[in-house]
Amino acid sequence: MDHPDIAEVARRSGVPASTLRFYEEKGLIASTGRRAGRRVFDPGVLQRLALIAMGRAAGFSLDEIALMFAPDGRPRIDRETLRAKADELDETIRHLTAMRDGLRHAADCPAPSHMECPTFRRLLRAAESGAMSAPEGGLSGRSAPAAAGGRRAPAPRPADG
Amino acid sequence: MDHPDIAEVARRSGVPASTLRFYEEKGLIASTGRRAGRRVFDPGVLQRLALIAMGRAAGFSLDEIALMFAPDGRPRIDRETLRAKADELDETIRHLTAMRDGLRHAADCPAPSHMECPTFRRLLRAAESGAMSAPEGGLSGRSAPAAAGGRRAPAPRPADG
DNA sequence: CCTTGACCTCAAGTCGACTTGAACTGGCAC
DNA sequence: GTGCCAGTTCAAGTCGACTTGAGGTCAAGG
Repeated sequence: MDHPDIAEVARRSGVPASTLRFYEEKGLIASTGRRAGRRVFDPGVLQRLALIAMGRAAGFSLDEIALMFAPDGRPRIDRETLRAKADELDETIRHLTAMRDGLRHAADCPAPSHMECPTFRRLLRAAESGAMSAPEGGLSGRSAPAAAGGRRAPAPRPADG
Repeated sequence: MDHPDIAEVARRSGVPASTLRFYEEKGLIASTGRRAGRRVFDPGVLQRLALIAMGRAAGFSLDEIALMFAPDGRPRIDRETLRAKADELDETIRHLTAMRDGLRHAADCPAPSHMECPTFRRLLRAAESGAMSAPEGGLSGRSAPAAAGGRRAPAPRPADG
């Protein structure tokens, strides 16, 4: 199969055919032509899909990923971009780690109510101050999209006052 | 101001008035009544909003958060739920950490093209195998919703073959 | 008295990444 | 030769968390 059809690509990559069509429409991948009206792909599309999957996993949007391919189709990934994304991930990891530790403590805390646990309250302040937003991506739970606007909250000392 | 109006709550909490109305409609918060047709809140709504912010930061959906309040309005958070979410965050953190390390290595890798860097290629395999999805929440970049379906990709050894 | 401005309601729009549905085509088996 | 299946196109729907817009109300101020 040196010229897989959409079903073959879907099978090998694990990416649904509908998504492959969508990606093609977006310019993220390309079919080499049609055979009896059906898309024919180059085997290289598999590597490209892997690259796209990696980009998504790293937190890049499809539009950002599209910019990482030269017009000729070869990946051309700016090292600075990678560093910047790594830094972003660092931030995210920091927040999530703090949140995880707080959750775990609260889960084991002997205080009768969470509101009486100092750690929980500290966590509460961190969250309300807008230092975080909403993590997740679909790794375990089914999701929780995100902030679309970029609000972030000024929060001049809400509760407890 | 022991009975703040919506503007006051918005100011103190950093949550836009539109969001407060939305949260009220969703049953996440409640106003104590109306004064000249306008919402009047109890000061306790601020703590409640903090709780909601924390829940969001921990990756809970608004619907999940809604379940964490007893009908009488008091928070009643199951410790098991917290533990489960902490475990989820652990997973997420693990993935993001691997991705971050890979990105950073790739950024500093002396290989002329990323495709020639073994670490980058390893990263690629990890991503394509569907071990990840799409992280982020709005912490630095402006977003990247997530996988809603729960696809995850079988991926029987895509590229490189 | 009339404007202003903050608030109200309700419906619809937004964002990103896809999925789904309807209507159609083309090749193969029977 | 016809029935099916797998593919095609294009438009529209989905999901979550909000935002935005239109049109209306109301108390205060000039």
